[in-house]
Amino acid sequence: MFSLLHAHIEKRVHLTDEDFNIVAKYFVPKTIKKHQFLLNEGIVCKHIGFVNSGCLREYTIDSKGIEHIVQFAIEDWWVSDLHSFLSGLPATNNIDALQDSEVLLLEKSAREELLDNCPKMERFFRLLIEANQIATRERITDSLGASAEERYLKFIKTYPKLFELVPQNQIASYLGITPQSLSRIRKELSNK
Amino acid sequence: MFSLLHAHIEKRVHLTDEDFNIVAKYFVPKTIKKHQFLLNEGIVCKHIGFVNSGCLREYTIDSKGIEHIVQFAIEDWWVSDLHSFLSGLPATNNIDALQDSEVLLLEKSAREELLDNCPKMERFFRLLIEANQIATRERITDSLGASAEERYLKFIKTYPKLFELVPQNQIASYLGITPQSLSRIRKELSNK
DNA sequence: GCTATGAGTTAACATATGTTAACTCAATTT
DNA sequence: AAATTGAGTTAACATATGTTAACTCATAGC
Repeated sequence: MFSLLHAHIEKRVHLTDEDFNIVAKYFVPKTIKKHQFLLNEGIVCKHIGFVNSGCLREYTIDSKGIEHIVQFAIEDWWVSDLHSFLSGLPATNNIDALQDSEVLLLEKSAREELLDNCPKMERFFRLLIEANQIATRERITDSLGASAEERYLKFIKTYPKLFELVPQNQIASYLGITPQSLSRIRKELSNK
Repeated sequence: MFSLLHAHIEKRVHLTDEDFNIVAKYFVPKTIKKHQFLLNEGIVCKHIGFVNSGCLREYTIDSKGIEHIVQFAIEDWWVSDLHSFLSGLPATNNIDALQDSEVLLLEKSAREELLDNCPKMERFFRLLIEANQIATRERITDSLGASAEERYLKFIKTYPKLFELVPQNQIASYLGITPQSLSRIRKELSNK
């Protein structure tokens, strides 16, 4: 149940088994069936979730009613509406499961206690979010300078597992294009 | 020289004057004249810089040779190629000054020492990058769901000071459009 | 004082992506 | 088995933004 999380944390900071037993107590397992929601916009996001298995997506709905996927999350990733979680404001994003999933939830005050009592976890979260920030920045760079076709090819290369797992219309949404455009791009690529 | 930095850190964690005197020793002031570079792509980014005054920009050059501004930095902001700084790989971004600027540089090993010796600074940097991550995420959301016009209006509202300070062609680059397109958008807005 | 340079504007035309709608196909439901 | 649903494709047409090029204007250098 917690072995993936242990290994995940261990990649960044070393915890003794004893340390980790304390850490693990702060997490609450939850299963989410396909199409079920972990978060709805308008609700304050009270947890961050470590994904043990399955696949979830975080998405917004824009002024025209169109969904845009901000982030996928498969095993070994975290999921939440970070803005809502940190600010305590209502979420603007939704999170639901694309597959039956299992997550380990860390509640806000539990995390704060953990951060106060365990400097290694303070460091862990700093390192985690630094890595996240780098990935997010790179996505900005791509959205500024790369065509939809380039972004699609990069997605396949960067996230081969998601490419296998996730329907194309969801990938299109993540890339910021319509499913029809992605279909056209795939056709053009197959003609090359 | 260090009063802005002190106030900046104090917004997130409390440091005694004694604490801060130690912290301040790790920073090295540097002035950068307009058009001078703080970082060139291909070079490993060895510092992060806290901006005391002036204005800098971090930008990439894409495969067509077009510049894209990843980030502006005015006083009270930080500037670096975070990916290069954290990974030790050559920078893919450039940083130069749009105005005569003064920055306080924190070298990588100096930061590590600071993080090891001062848990408050570990926390400070976690909080800083969390706030950064939220802003970066919001920019992704906008690039997925908002038109160039909407992004421009939001830029003005979010960064009124940058809007005053920075030439329009630079704002266009930040928004991911050409200066001509921004000029057209401004004309359409003035006709409304 | 003249010239060169850079920022900004405008307009004609080009292109990538969006929109609408029709269709196929496989999977699920009845 | 028939009907329904959702993912994916295709095509005609629409639109936002890019491209090229010419022009104005203010500023900085010579």
